[in-house]
Amino acid sequence: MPSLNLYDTATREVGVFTPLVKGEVSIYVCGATVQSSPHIGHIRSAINFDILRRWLTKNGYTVTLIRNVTDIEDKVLQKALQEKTHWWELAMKYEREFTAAFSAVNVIPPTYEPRATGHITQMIQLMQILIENGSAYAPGNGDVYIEVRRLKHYLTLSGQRIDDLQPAADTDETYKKDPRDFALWKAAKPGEPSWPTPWGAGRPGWHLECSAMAFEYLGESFDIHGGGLDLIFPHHENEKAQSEAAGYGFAQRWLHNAWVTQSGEKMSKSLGNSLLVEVILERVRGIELRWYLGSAHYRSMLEYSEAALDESAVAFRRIESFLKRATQITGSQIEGTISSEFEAAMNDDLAVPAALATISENLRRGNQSITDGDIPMITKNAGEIRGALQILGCDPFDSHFAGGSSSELRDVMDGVISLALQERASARDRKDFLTSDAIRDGLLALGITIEDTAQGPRWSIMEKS
RNA sequence: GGUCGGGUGGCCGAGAGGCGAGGCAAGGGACUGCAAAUCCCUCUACACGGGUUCAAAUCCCGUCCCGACCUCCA
Repeated sequence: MPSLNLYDTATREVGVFTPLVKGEVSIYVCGATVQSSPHIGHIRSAINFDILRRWLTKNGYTVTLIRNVTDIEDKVLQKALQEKTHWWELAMKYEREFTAAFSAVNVIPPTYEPRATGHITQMIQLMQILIENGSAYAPGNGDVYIEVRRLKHYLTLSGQRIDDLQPAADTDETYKKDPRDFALWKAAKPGEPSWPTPWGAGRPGWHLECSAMAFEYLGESFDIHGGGLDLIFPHHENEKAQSEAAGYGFAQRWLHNAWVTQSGEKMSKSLGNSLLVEVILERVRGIELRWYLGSAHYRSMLEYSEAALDESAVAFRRIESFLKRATQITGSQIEGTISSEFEAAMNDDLAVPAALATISENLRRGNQSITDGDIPMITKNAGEIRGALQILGCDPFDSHFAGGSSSELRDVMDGVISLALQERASARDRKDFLTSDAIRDGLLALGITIEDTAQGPRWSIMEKS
């Protein structure tokens, strides 16, 4: 097959992706800081990387995907104080919410999901290496810092120069050699959780965990490091600095997803314009939310609006409806296949918008084939659509989305509705349209849509909107 | 101040020197008792000013506007 091309934030170019180990791909994605409920931006990030993972898997790679949970961090402690709860209780609560949100949009769980607090030992080992080789220092107050001026390749991801950085306003220069030095480890303050280290009791700085956990599960070097655009600096820059200073090759390629915006502005916890997943899921189904969030290119901003979400959901239902009809007509389960157009689009830096154009084409041809009664063409187009939806994680036949009414209940409903449709048919035969329309309207009031197709009337339950 | 994105038709949204992505909406048509669904047709855009080129939405220079990051963030 033609090879997969991917963008790399470090070079800002799209290039051929070649994994370190043939047939295997190792990915580290920065997951959630579990300090508040997930919004659709978080979910978008997970969906983008899930699509990458599914595409790699489809192409025969064995994928190891590590997505961390940051369960100890300043904000977690702050929020716990506000909510008058234990920090670990708070972290667990939100971790569960994230897990539920990921599941609602059919994100395959990572191969492993390490928590920062479970990897203190690995962090201490990493600090040991960095202090021994002179990249880091412990000034004696319990903190441990990286000395950024001693790093050879600092800031190569974001393309900045140390001297151009605005030093943090709140930086404490009592112990730092340079205001831009960043903390690997933070000394314990009274009342805060802490773990013992050779340099004093404390807790991890934000960046150290990812370096330590990436090394633990993926080794010195791995293929892809992902996360949101806002993590490039400082988080990824600092992770890279630490790991490289320890002598590791670290990430070979960096992928960053863009945001979900509102009125052009990034959705974020601090701006208070977050759209919580649970709220959106009252408006559309999980599969529709996924379709919407996955439809933009991962490096493009996705400007949220209710109208766009609704439009997207309607478009998805059209596709879904075609697949269901195709299954009924062909009388067999549709097998997902990959068209060469879809493959080309996905191989071009996961060009989902171009891939969606191929689905539109399949849909148009498929519907035409239903009108023509051309079973082989129905099967071909439905197969290519289903194959594409499987990669996008939006396969309506995926058992993950099945839920709801049991097939037994559905059979009963089918029987009952068929009775009503028989009444309607005989009314229509008598040209008693008053009665036939009353039956259709009655069913509609119950949320059941009737469509008269060439193959006879067809009923479906209206999706919530 | 430094760094990085972006501005495309009524709307959304790709593309990145030539061969008009796609979707939605709108209008017209086919089908239909009506409706729904479906199909066909129509609508030709790249912030502004220069430049390079046989050819620019795409490359270069300048300007305007929007957003992001600069140690909390997906």
